[in-house]
This record gives sequence, C-alpha cells and structure tokens, in this order.
Amino acid sequence: MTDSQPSAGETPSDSTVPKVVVSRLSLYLRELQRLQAAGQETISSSQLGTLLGFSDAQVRKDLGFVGQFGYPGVGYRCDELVLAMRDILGTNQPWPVAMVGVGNLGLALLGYRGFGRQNFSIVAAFDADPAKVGQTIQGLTIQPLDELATTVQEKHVRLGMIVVPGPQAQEVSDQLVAAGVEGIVNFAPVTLTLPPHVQVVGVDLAIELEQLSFAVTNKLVKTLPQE
Amino acid sequence: MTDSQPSAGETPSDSTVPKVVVSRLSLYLRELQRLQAAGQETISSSQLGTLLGFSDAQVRKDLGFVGQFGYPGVGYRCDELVLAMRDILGTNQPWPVAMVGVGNLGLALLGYRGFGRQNFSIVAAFDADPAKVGQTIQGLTIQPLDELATTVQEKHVRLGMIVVPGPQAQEVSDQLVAAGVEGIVNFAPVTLTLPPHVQVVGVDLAIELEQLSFAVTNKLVKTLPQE
DNA sequence: CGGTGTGAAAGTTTTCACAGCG
DNA sequence: CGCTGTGAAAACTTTCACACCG
Repeated sequence: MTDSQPSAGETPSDSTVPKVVVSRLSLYLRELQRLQAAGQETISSSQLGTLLGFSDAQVRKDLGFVGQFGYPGVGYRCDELVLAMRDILGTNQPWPVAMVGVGNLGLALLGYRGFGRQNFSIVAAFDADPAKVGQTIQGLTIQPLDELATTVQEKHVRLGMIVVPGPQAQEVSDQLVAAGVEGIVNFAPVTLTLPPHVQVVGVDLAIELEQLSFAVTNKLVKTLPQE
Repeated sequence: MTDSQPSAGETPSDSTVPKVVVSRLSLYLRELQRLQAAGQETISSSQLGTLLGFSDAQVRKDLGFVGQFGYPGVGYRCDELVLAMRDILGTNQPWPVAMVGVGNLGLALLGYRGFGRQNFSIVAAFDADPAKVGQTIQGLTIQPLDELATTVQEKHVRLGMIVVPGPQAQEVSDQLVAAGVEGIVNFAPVTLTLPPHVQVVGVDLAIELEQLSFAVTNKLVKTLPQE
C-alpha cells in the first residue's frame, strides 16, 4: 500500500525502463566487468555493441534510459559504468536468497560461484523431505519448510528460489509470499500465480532447449543477441 | 509481409515468427500439456491467456502466426493443439544433445528429467579434466574433448550444451561448431562469437537474479508473464 | 576528429473491434 | 450464442541522422 520510493540516488529511474532494455543492461554489465578485469579503461557504444551483437545506437539509447554516462569523443569509462549499472540493477547491495528444494539442481545452484560475483548469496535452504533436513551442504544446514517464515525474517531474505518439482511449486510459492519475499526465481516448469507486488522470473530449462530446436529447424538467422 | 497466405495450408511456418512469439508458444505448450494431463478437452484463448497472464487477443494472434487451430464457439482442442505446437517447436522429433563440462551444474542437468519430457536427451558428455573422463554418470561415460567431433557424427547430435566456466566457453563453442552442431545452449556467463548459421540461447543464472533485483527495487508491476 | 545524447522516422508488436462460423 | 481469425489503430522499440562536445 505504501507508495513507491525509487530513491535510486542520482539516476532518473523514475520512468519505466522497458523490460527488454533491462535485460540488455545486464549484458552490458557482464561485458563491462570482463573488460574492466582485462584492464580496459574506456569503451565506445559501437565497440560494446559489436561485442554483444547490438548497434551502437541501441547501446546509447539503452543507457540513455537510466542516465548519462558517456564522454563525447571518448566513450564510457568502464569502471564508472560498471558502478552505475550495478547501482541501477541493484547488485551493489547484498541480496540474501532463500532456496526451496534441494534436489540435483538445487545442490548445483548452492555450489554455483557465479551468484556471489553479483552480490547474491543463498543464506538458507529448505526441503520438505525429512531425510534431507539437517544435512549440511556448502556450510548451510537444510531446514524444514515450517521454519521458512522465521528464517526469512531473521536473515532479511528478499528473494526466493524455487527448485522443487512442478506440482509442488505453487504451494511453495504461496509460502514464500506469505513469508514476505519480494521476488521469486522459479525453476519449476509451471506458471505461478502470484500477487502483483511480487516479482517473478521463470527459468525453464526444457523451454530454452525448445526455443533452440525451433530456431534450428527454421534456420532463423533473424536475431542476434544471446540470453 | 504484404499479402497474406490465405488459410488453405496447414502450417505456414515459412514467414518469420517473432522471437517473442516463439517464447510464448512454448508457454502455451507447457500449459496445454498440463491441461491435457488433467483431462481438459478444450480451452478458449481467454482461458489460456488468463492462466498465463496474457490477453485473449494475444493468444489468438500468436497462434495465428503458425496456423489455424481453433473452432469458433468452442476454442481449441487441447490434444490437437499440443501436437501442433510440438510439431512447430520441433519436439515431436528426438533431439540428441551433447553436453560439455561436467561440474556441479552439468551433473544436475544430466539428472534433470524435464528434458526427456520434451524429447531432448543428453547422449554424450565431455570434460577436459582427465580425472573426470571415464567416470560413468546416469549411464553416460564422460569422454575427453578430442572425441567430440566423432561422437557428434556417430550419435547425430545437433545441439550442444556448454556448462564450462566462462573462460573456457568460447573455445568449447568453437569445437562444437567445428563438430557440426546447429545450436548451442550456453550456461557460461559470457557472450559467444558464433557463425550466423549456428543458433544460440544463453542462460545466465546470475543475470536472472539481476533482473529480479532490478524489478524488486523498482517495484515494477509492469509486465506479467514469466520466463 | 571521434563519439555522445536525442528528436524524428521507420519498423515491430500489441490491442481493439468486428465479421463470420458452427 | 460463444469464440475464432484478422484487418486496422494504437503503442512501443529500434534505427537514423545530426547537433554538439572535448
């Protein structure tokens, strides 16, 4: 019920940035971090675009949605832009995440180092299977689901990750919402019904392959960028 | 784009279907398969749309891109539409997949049952680590990378899955392309450079979380559908 | 110069609205 | 009737092109 308080600091993050633009911002950030690590100081929109398969104009327009970062005649300073993108995408602050479902995939995600790089960390893991509860993995003790609400509170968890089989996903999702998470990554192959104030991103591995089988079958040369 | 290909035919899969439409077709198929399993015979565009968070018009337009499947006054017959969608997306035929990189995530994907459901099966797994080569997992013996080309040929592999760390991904990708795969799912957090006839879908788990942290921070209520 | 930021034009996708059909 | 398929309108996104800047 509270109003929205963007307060993102200095960026004009008021207006709505199209979703597709946000997804490209993530790609820019990923590439910029690589360039930065490689010691590159500055980059132009056309260089960055070429690296990712976009036009220079698109890079500039996209960045224009969230601020003004460039130096005419020079381009963008990598480290400055990395900082700005992280601010905008939210990864300058830590994000404690709760995972539900510690099967094959859950285990793998617990061990995935890539999350930490962007300030996400899985701080609690839950499973409905009593045989799994109590086991310690990657330093985390698997908890029963009835501890979810308390733990979310205690550990200031804002995001949940659903890694249970499809048929259980909606119920888990309801529990995460009741516990107060603000966003959910859903690895289960079902569409979740959620209150509108809870954000969701779905990752269905079979669907990704399906997109590919369509593209291959139809020899789509159409679009370029990945992810 | 000028004139239309008036009804008549069955699958006018000639013209280019926008990428965003294809991704929704996958969601329709997923939902339809669930409905079918639940015994539902028919469904209208508005029911299907409601289930997924789309408008009825969008469902009809999307389906209109790939054919004519509906019965006025009735809707769509679930089993018919499932078959048609699978034909279009390519999952009525089997897709043998080669996986490269058998770490945490690779292991989890090897055990993931969801692929089989859509006719994908991982028929070979490769790793550069000599300690892993020769191990048998899920009935598959891990092979060295130098066997990639031969195995791709022998097993008629058309798709590859890259599950190696970022720095190795481009090289692996080059090898997959050289071996003749037509499409790649890339789980490594880098953008690959590929010849234009090879299709790619990128899945970067950290980026998915990033999209969520942006959405949560900016209280985006904007868009609805997942995946 | 080389390169940004940005209006205006072109192109694409979504929504509307309605004829037509079983 | 209820619901599809589809042109036409509206909304949105990308590309173009150019003023301006260091």
